[in-house]
Amino acid sequence: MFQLLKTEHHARRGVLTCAHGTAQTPAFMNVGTQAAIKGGVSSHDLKEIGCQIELSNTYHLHLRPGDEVIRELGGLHKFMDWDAPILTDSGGFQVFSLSGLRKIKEEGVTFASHLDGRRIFMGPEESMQIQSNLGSDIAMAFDECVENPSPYAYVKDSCERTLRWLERCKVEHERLNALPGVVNPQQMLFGINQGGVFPDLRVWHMKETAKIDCEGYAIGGLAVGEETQVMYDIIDLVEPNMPIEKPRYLMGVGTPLNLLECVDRGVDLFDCVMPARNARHGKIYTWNGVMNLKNEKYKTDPRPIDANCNCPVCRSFSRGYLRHLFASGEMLAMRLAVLHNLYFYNELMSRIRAALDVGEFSQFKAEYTQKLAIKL
RNA sequence: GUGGAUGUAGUUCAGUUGGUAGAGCACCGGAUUGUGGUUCCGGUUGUCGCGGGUUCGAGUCCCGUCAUCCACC
Repeated sequence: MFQLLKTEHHARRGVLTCAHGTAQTPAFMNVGTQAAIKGGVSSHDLKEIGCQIELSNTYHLHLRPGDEVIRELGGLHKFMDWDAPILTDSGGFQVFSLSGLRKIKEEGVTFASHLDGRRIFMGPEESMQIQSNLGSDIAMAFDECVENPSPYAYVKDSCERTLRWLERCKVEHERLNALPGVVNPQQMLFGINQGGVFPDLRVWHMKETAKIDCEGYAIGGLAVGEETQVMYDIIDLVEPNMPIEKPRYLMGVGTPLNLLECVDRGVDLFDCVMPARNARHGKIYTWNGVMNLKNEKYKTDPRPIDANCNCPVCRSFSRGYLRHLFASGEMLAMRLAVLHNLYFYNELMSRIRAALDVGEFSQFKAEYTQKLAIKL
């Protein structure tokens, strides 16, 4: 269930209520693809760094350890000891991004596992079954994510098929939720908008997708090769066609600046690997700009990453120490950097919500659009 | 003391019949958008042990010398 509390232009302040609690929106979902945040961060750490909702992946968990295994162990929440909301991605994106060999048909996709190359078939019903076994709070529809740019004719066929897949997801999802002994009978389903970079396809597809009753809607297939401005333009076109009373999720986005711009365009939920991946490589976000912690200039720097940050890392460790950990290849380097960057993203969203609460989002956006772009 | 081997980038080493030096790693910088943590891109680095000689030209040939290592006395 989603409650819209307040709006400022297109920007929205809301509350998303799931079987495992609520998330204040706009929110950034912290990505734990394989039921773990990469870099040695646990679900307990997520609590400490302000994460409200976690994201895991259907495709990865299906391959290993297997969704049946997780069901047997009581579902994903129990499996990773996380009692707050979880969203599971459907596997559609991984079919597109991870497997070289894939064959797309009306029934679904046959592709080679990235682990051992064995052939796997996944369609709408399989994805729904896996996500049901995982017991996530929000299941994503099984879609096809097309890279940008792709030919118009292909994108048209693809998003028509994604629409038919959504109808099948909806039917299967309702059937599974009603079965006795299902892990999470209150699991929600979000539909996904596609259409590449073609305005008419995007708008048509969104209108058709909205006709299928889902508990939320996502915009997918962006930040996959197109210019950032093209992404913004497409969101501007699609957003007016999204149901006002349902949460909107922009999949796989983005940088702190992207978040500000897209909140301003009416998006409620985000997820992105960027803060964690960048952290692992030493690229760190601060309230004064972005820094590369591996740079030599931090070798003898006694200051914390960000004096204005209250994360567990900034409260205790110096830049010089963290740089040393990176230079030495210590696991702790990644862990601490990931904790900081995710805390930063969660805190950024928290401040965005606070600004929305008092009707000052546009000022907030203007101020931080400048600050966050600085390279330290 | 005698015989032999080796001295080239921070490091391990290449360097073809002599044409004023290269590679891996390291180091420095950049990239990364519904995550294959080991990826990709770019950059810096040298009195070629030292001193002479031959040559238009020497890391490469000759002489001397120093250092290190090995074997033998």
